[in-house]
Amino acid sequence: MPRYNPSLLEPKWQQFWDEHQTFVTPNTPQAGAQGKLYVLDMFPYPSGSGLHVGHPEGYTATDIVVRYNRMRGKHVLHPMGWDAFGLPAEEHAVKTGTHPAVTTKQNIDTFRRQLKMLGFSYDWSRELSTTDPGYYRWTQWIFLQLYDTWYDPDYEWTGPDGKQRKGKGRPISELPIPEEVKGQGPRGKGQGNEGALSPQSSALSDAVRKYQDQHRLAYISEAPVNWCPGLGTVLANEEVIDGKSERGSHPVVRMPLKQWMLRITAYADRLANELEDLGWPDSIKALQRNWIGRSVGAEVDFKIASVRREPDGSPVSPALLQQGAHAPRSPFPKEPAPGTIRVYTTRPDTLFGVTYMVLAPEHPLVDSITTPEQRAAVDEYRRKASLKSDLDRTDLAKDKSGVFTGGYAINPVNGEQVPVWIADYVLISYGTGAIMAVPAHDERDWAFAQQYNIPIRAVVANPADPQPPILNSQPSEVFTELGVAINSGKYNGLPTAEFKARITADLAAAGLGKEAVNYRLRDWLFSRQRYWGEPFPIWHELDEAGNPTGLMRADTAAELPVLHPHMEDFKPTGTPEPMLAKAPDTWLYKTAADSVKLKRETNSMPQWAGSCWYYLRFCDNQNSERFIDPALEKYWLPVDLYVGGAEHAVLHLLYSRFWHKVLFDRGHVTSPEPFGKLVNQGMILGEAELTAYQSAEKAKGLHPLGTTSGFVTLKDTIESPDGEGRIHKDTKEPLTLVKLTAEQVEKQGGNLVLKGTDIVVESRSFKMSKSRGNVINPDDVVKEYGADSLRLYEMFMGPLEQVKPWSMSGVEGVYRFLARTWRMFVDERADDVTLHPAIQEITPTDDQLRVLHKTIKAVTEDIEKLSFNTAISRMMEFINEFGTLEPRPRAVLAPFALLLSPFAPHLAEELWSILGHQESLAYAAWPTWDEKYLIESEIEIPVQINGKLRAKILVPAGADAATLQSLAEANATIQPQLAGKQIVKVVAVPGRMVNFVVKG
RNA sequence: GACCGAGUGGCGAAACAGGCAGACGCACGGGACUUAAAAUCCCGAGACUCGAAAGGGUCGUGCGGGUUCGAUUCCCGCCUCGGUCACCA
Repeated sequence: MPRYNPSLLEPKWQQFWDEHQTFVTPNTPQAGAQGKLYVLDMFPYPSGSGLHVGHPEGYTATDIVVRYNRMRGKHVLHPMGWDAFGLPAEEHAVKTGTHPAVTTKQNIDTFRRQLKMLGFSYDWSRELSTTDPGYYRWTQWIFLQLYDTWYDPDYEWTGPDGKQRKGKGRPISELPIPEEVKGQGPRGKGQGNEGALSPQSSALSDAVRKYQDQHRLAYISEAPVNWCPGLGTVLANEEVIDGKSERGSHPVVRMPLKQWMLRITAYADRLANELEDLGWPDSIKALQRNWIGRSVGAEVDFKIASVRREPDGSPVSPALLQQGAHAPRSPFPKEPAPGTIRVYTTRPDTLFGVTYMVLAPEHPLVDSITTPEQRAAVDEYRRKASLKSDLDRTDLAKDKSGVFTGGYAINPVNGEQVPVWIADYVLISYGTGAIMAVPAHDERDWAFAQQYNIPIRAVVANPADPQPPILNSQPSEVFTELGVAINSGKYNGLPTAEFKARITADLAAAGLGKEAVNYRLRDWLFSRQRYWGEPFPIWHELDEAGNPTGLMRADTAAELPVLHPHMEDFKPTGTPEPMLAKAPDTWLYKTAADSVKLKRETNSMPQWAGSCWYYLRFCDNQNSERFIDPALEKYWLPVDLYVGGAEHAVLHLLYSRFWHKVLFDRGHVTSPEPFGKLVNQGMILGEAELTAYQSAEKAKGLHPLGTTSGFVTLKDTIESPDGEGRIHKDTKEPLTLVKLTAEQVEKQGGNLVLKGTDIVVESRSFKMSKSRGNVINPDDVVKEYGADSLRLYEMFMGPLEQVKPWSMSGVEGVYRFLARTWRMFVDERADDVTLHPAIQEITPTDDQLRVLHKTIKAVTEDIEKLSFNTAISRMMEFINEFGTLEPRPRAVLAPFALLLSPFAPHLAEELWSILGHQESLAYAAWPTWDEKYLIESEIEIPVQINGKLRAKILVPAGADAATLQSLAEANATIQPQLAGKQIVKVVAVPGRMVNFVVKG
């Protein structure tokens, strides 16, 4: 009684593949290989809860692609590994004392078991985990590369890809040292900076070393950061969602702290521009470009007024710009002169409309500009602002706040004195931390000016406005579009774009401003205060008293990896002090050969670090000499197909590209980009839920089906104002949700209704979540239907990129298809697994060959397009054709087993062996189709009258337009309909259709 | 608010160099097999409507326009849902 039994079949083949090392890929291509193909899944974080059905979606897609390509002769690299550092294992350690490494190993074992259970054809010999010392040794090494690199924006060069570029990451030893720095101070006490990457720095003075430190791609800065007391660590901006931590939703506060930063902004332009040629979805490219947020504008200096003069309508100071036109002044200084507020604006054309200025509360000039009368108010505002988390700031968005400093600054274009305020709607971290406010042409400034009764002056006229603007009038609404200049002196009448260019040039000539570029992207906050991350390979020099001198030394490459210290207690310190500061002294301190005392860096790297370069290590995961053999990098990179969730659109994908470009600039990799083609799989939602809405009042004590009273049809409900649930359209009464089962509803007209009523109910799917209880566990699905069914269903649900709801009965459907396939090949009534007697060595008919070749063609082309759902449909059609046919030509069935194999590999292998093959089909030749079998002698085409379908006719496949027309005219249904009508036009497209355009 | 994506039967979807809307699957209905059920096999099916039936008709791809012999597909304007970013000067 050999029925289709995946629970016997699947483990058998998984074991076979393991034992025969079927998918182990040597780095040298097999004889006759058709080129390389590197297909990669975004590697998972091995969480304690195991695999989610979302994981196998992308993994099955890539597995199909690689199995198909192996059969086409490609040399395929398809590895899997673990992004295993991170907070959950450490949180668990805090609670239980279990070392994070132990938890991590258990979780990895679960994930590996689950992935093997699904029959993915990974080369497991290349498995790696970011937590392996043999791996993070090289993560630390790459960090040292970043530490040893400065970015030269003007350097022109041609990379190994043959492209010319401007801007390059160069060794810190090549950083030009300004004379004034060179001349500063004696040589430092530090003799030997052991950093092998820049050994020459040992002979450098402290001043030079500090200058270098300021220019490295990895640097320490003291800046306000997102401190999360709940997690005991700081978080990157990207890890903070609505003022709470992305993980765990703990509150986050801002405080200044010394932190490692990576200078990703230096690469902002290249990261944005080089997106161009990538085979990525446009939406992801757009997301990255938005994230980088490049803007071009101007920096302008406003001198702080030393004496306040009451405005009487005339300029109170000479307009500097006018002077400048006559006498060229010194060039725009690199740093603003003392007593000068430098602002960044993208609208220098609105300079004549400035009616106040705003400094960020943290701006260094606030202290000096604040007048004694305003001091108390300003200090209070700054204190409050410093305590505000981002959430509070966002809440304030509706209601702008700020305080007048009492100081004034002079507008360089017209000499006017304008009041200087502080307000937290201006961020210290963007531009110069100060703005010129033009309320007439900026939404935020408009709101602020309204709030504090600050004058508003229009300087841009809307060209679409039929009313000519009245000079100096208070505008009634904000106008932020481009237009034509008014109230702007000699610039009046200029269109915005032209004005911008002119005034930027004029300001530059006068030394008052210059063009400037800014990015929304900030430098990457790269340190965390936790245990379970890569330790930094950095030492801090200490003075005699044991205090840090501010100078650092790097470990040499030979000293890597820097291992974690042994610790018993994983509790965070509860303060911003990193928990590694509690490490034993033997780990924390050492004395250098030159007898300088050193203390180890106690921060650790963020989780993103390890995932930034794992795709490189897979090519050469055992190499103990280098992070990757250059020849292997050249051979395998870039990744040809990268599949993962869209949630990594900006973070992981931007960070990896950044690291890759640094490695590229430093000559360690030859490809400028890591990932060629990128595909994001869509989220899988929970099973659709049926909901009826019941009037809360009347609902009491009533069973959903016991009565219809109180139920409200869907059309009479609207979403409640708070977004939670629904209310009655008319009475506004809140309604109770009643969950229904499929048996309780029926279809009626175009709706689903409560059985026996006309009450329309709602059918919707929701994100899978523990709280909703709609999570599907792959283990359960495999137990019941087998891995092949799970794989097939995940692909059959719909297009890969699309969001789609889970449906257990859908799994049942593909299971039935696999069982029918089984019965097509196997005689279920025999005692043993034997080929079905209906399968015979007979010559297939032309029709049978056409079905086969059509199927081969469709499946092949659909796999190439990653259109797996339609490929499966075509195979189902094949089964519908041949499933119960007797006799069944073996020559038609055998290729079908191969077509099925990328999708349902276990079943296909079994069928292949039943067909008499001894070897795995993993490397069997993929079937090919022959166009000659596809030709049909007769085709059916539609006949339309005035574009409406009236009949279908059978015509010879090659019939020309005239033949089509006469055949159509002769048709029994068409003929009477054309009789007595005037035929205005006939459209006959050979092979497609005929359309008669008639009158009368 | 900005950007991106999507709206097609009861449900998941398919078809778009413009040419038979709804392939394939689920759920559903009918039949065969069976003592019975499950499994399996065969058949049916967008909605409305005319007809005893065979077979017709009308309407149908979120809504309103447009281009075209012909629009799910192209253009313009909206609506709804989902995702992402949200004071970036």
